Amino acid sequence: MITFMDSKEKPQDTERCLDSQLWHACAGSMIQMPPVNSKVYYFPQGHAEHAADVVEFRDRRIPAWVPCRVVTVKFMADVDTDEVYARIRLVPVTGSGEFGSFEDEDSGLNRSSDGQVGSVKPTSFAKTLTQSDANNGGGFSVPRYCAETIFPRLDYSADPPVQTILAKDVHGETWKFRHIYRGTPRRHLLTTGWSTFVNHKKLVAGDSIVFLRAENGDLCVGIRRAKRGIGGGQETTSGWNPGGGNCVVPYGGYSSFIRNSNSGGAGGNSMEKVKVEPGLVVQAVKHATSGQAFEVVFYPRASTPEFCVKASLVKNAMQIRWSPGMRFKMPFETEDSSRISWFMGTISSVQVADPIRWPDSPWRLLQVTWDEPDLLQNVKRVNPWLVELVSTMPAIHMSPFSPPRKKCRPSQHPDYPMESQIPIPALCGPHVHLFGGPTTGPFGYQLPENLNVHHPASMQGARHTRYGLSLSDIQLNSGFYPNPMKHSHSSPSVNKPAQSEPVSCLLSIGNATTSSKEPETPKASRFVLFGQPILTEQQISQTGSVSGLGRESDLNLETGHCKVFMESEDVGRTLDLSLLDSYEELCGKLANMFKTENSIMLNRVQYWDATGTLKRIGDEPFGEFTKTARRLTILTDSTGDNNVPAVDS
Amino acid sequence: MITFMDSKEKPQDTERCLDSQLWHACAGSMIQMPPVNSKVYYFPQGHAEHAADVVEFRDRRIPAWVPCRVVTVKFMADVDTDEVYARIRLVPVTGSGEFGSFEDEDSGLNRSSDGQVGSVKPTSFAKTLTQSDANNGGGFSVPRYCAETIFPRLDYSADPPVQTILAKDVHGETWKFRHIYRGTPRRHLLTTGWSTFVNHKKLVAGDSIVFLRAENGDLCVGIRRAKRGIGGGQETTSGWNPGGGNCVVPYGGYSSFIRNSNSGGAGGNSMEKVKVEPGLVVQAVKHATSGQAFEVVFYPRASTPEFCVKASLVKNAMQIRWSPGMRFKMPFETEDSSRISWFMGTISSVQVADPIRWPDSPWRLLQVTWDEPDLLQNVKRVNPWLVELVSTMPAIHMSPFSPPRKKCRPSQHPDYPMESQIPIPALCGPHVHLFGGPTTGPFGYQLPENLNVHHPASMQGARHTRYGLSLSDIQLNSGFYPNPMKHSHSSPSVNKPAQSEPVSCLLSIGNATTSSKEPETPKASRFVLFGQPILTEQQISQTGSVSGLGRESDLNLETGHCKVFMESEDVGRTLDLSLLDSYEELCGKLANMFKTENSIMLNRVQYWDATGTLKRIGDEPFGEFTKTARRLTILTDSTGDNNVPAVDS
DNA sequence: GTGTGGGCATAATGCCGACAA
DNA sequence: TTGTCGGCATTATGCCCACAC
Repeated sequence: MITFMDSKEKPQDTERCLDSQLWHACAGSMIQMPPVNSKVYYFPQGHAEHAADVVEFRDRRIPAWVPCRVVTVKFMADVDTDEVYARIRLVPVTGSGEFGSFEDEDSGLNRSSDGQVGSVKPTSFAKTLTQSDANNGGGFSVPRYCAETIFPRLDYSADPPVQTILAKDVHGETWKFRHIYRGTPRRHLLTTGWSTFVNHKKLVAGDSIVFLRAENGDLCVGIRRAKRGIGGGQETTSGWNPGGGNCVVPYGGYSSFIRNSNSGGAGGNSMEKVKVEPGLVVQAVKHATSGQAFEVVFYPRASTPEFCVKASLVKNAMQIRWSPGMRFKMPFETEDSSRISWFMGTISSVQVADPIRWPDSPWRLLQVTWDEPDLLQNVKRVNPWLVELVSTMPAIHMSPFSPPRKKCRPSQHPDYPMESQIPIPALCGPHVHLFGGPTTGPFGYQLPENLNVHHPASMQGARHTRYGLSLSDIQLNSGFYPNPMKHSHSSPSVNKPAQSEPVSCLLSIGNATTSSKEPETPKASRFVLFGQPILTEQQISQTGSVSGLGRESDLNLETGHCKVFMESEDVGRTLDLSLLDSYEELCGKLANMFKTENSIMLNRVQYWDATGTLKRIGDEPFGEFTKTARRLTILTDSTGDNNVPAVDS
Repeated sequence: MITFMDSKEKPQDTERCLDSQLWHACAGSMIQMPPVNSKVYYFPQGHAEHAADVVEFRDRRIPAWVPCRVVTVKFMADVDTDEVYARIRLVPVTGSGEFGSFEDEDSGLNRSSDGQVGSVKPTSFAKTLTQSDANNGGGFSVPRYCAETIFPRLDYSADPPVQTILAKDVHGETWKFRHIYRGTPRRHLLTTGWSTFVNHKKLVAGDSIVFLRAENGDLCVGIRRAKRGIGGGQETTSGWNPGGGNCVVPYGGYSSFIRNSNSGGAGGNSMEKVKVEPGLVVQAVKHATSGQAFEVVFYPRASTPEFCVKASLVKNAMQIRWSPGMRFKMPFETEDSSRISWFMGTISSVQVADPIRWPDSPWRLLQVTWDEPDLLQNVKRVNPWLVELVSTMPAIHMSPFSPPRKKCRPSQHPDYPMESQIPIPALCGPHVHLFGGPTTGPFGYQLPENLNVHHPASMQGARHTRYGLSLSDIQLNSGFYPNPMKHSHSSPSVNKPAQSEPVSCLLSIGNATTSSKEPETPKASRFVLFGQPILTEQQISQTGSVSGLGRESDLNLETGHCKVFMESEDVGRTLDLSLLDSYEELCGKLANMFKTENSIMLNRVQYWDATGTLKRIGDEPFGEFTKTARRLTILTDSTGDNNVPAVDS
């Protein structure tokens, strides 16, 4: 037996489960584990992608999905690397009678897997280690926000204020740090104990540390290792796509340690554990198809999507009649995995990914093109339940930047000229639903026929790729993305699609008010993006919610508002734009900062209408520039005009 | 596909092969790799034992052996641990026509796998690290022999004599050490660079370091990690023995780092790489049986016997008509893996190990009992080609200590009273030779019927164990073995079997002459073992060769000589017996020394006949006491009387 | 607000002969 | 011959402030 744990308990499986909140803090905000007892669809295809190597199934008839009930979810962490993973025990839900009820149950509920309904996000804070933090200098510069909201209260009356803080890691081991508030200007530091921690965990600059205050008050500490570059890294081909094999996706491996994990058995290493063994996948599928309970291991930081997906999510997604041309957005973790970015895209075709083995599978059903193709060039196929349609929202897709006619005529899309009206290959033929016939299957979708489908050049040869959940997985070596509008911000209308309306935005940068002090009045100098091609239609996300700060409704959005999208799990380095007044200056500044930074927070983003009047909405939002895209995701409602009442901050 | 490398080249398999001499120095003197192009038998059973976990074969019909030709042998080393392993590429030799020639070829040749015929053993030296060597003190005490024969010549005219030595490790990485000759009294030391090496390689006291002077003059350095104790370690059951499962053999794992390697995929770690993945075994067998070339990985320091065995060896072994009662000796590596010890045993039964799956397999065909059962209690079944018969040598087995009648009536053996004349189970039934019928199979052996077989108590329940090649694998925690003859060396004849003749031996200990200086005249005081039960029949090995010093014929052995068996790869700590003159004193001395030593060299062993006259044979042989057995293996020819001409040293 | 570098106190490392086994 | 110990020189660590950005 190939180390597969079946229903018999293995006595030595005494690994400890860790606090689910710490686990989630380490896993990242993208990860939502299915609750115990909830219904999920288990996708063998996705499980196979999650494996360390290509999985070869012996059986020819493997269902594309297996409806299951979650028996247990164990939150685990790798003993060596602290890498978090989950052990999910599933029991297949069999019988056609149960099937309908299976689909209907549990939709809409939003419990997390620790059983809490709508529990408050615990106070956690992540920081990417700087050179100084990771150096042998031995100190850690604690961002004020972290020290004041996560760490135990410090008695500032002492001189200097010092305390010893204890933090439990994922294994329950306690680490002791000296927390001191000193220096001019005053700042929070961890000194004694820090370098021991860094050495023991083998942290380097770029890795992230997560501090979390658990509900019982305990301070916890987790780590998220940076995804090192792809140079010399492993190449992974899909195997399950008959036409595939030479389309390579860099995934987050620790390439500096990578060596061959071929037949030697000497391959693989302790730093490279974000994959499961192929044999386990085969075994899991065997059990799943024979109705036996089984266990899967899921590494949330592996660059493959979850393969145990909440049933309601899948069901809802498959009730949509997906068709090419549809506009959607999809969340990704930012490269430094501290925040989430939404990317806009268009469905180019709807076809099963592997029509030979899984002709009825919704897995990676959607072939997409991105508004920012450079960044997501390796993400070609996505799961329907991971995207959020935006084009079908009536009030939204009528924005002046995306006239409705474009939805129906995607071939006019400026990025995709009328070159490729290729008929859909025959692969998209009849569906075989293994669990009941086509009418009783859980998914009501039908593959479209005779559609105008975009076939980007890269689709030739039916190549297939994995896709990642994190930007750093997708394009690790992307530099500062060549700016298509470097030329002439003095002639803003040049090279602009006719239907793109000018958009202006003021980024007024001041002091963040996460500090307990009263914020200073921002030096509200203006940086005008007006007319810059960066705000072409493709670069403007058109809807979204402002996470962490409140809901749309709280922000008193009005017609014509532009707002900078933001997601703030922690606070990165701030770029003060107050002294800038040209786009070139901004670019130079950013390029310089991005030598050391992965992302930059634009604090106190403010909104500006076309008249140039300052308007501020909400309380201390953060804008975000990502290194790779130099992208400013703009959320806007879409009635067309930018004339909004001037509101000063 | 489960990471199995088939005939297609994997482009990223760019792992470097290392110098075969360094590889062999690290692998230990027991390991003899089959030469390229030679014929071997591949034993799936043995390969399965070599796996990290129990291997479950899907096929019901797996041949017990597959004749193969060695295509390539790559000498590799683990990137993390420096553990050496070999990648052996085999191509099955199929076709019954070829079969006869396969058997007949290549027997008798003794080429090593690097293609050299009878190449001189390269100068290498192994030392087990002391506490001081491994401590952070930062220095390494270089044994004089090593410094003078392995290291580059040191200029003694300088004061102090210093040089920088460069040593390449198994990966070709060069390490720099400062070699100095200083202190009072003068000694060789490695200082600067040593602690870096120790830290980087994570060496601890008990690990061994191997220095080797390659043929091109380069100095090389390898490591052999100590087999840490069994406490908390993994238990491994055989799986392939239907009745087995609860007989546990400690094998050399780094138990202090061990964790579960169950379904999580998070198990296993970089320090625990002396096993191959079960899936690879399955794949290898699949290829082997379908006639395709395949590759196996062999870890010489794993505690399982080689499963690619030189064809001539197997063939020769299987031409012997094995039967219970036969006496044999078998080599094992000493606990500190610096030398080889031969152990004596008796075949208790001849029966296939797994009659269900491999009814015709010679693998572990011999069930044995040992003269020193305490030490080898877990070694119950051995491969015929690994033992050397001693009872069939006519002049030998007639020794006064082993009268010939005992061979035929082993039940009279003092250790095995007439308790267990159990008939052989039906398992030993007809053989199925998959490769040709019973008459065309490569092995002419027949399983014996109706024999008087010893069934030691431990055999009840048909338990099965692995066996190890190294003493430390077999009984890691054995202390100083209780001495059966502690009582009365003043009454030498007490408790002695009637047929045991007194044997005397003088151990005359002086200065070893590995130094370049002229050896001092040994203080040849005498230690008389005469009449001690330590020399009962079971404790006397009866034949053998003196490795490293010359062959039997070179030693001018004469009738009645006793000689102390020895094998010296390096020089351990010396016990000066010159001041001892009682057995008790020796025992006390040994017990004391064994608190820190694993084995003790008895330098300048000399031979003594029954008259008490000194006789010295050969040039500076070394005697050996092993910690666990307090055993003095005595080789003797066996015409019965000990009256030999007195020859002084 | 926080990253980085230099100064400096302190701790760890590692080289040494002295002993002893 | 070589393992271990205490002494002591040298190096490394890590805490601190000053000064950016």
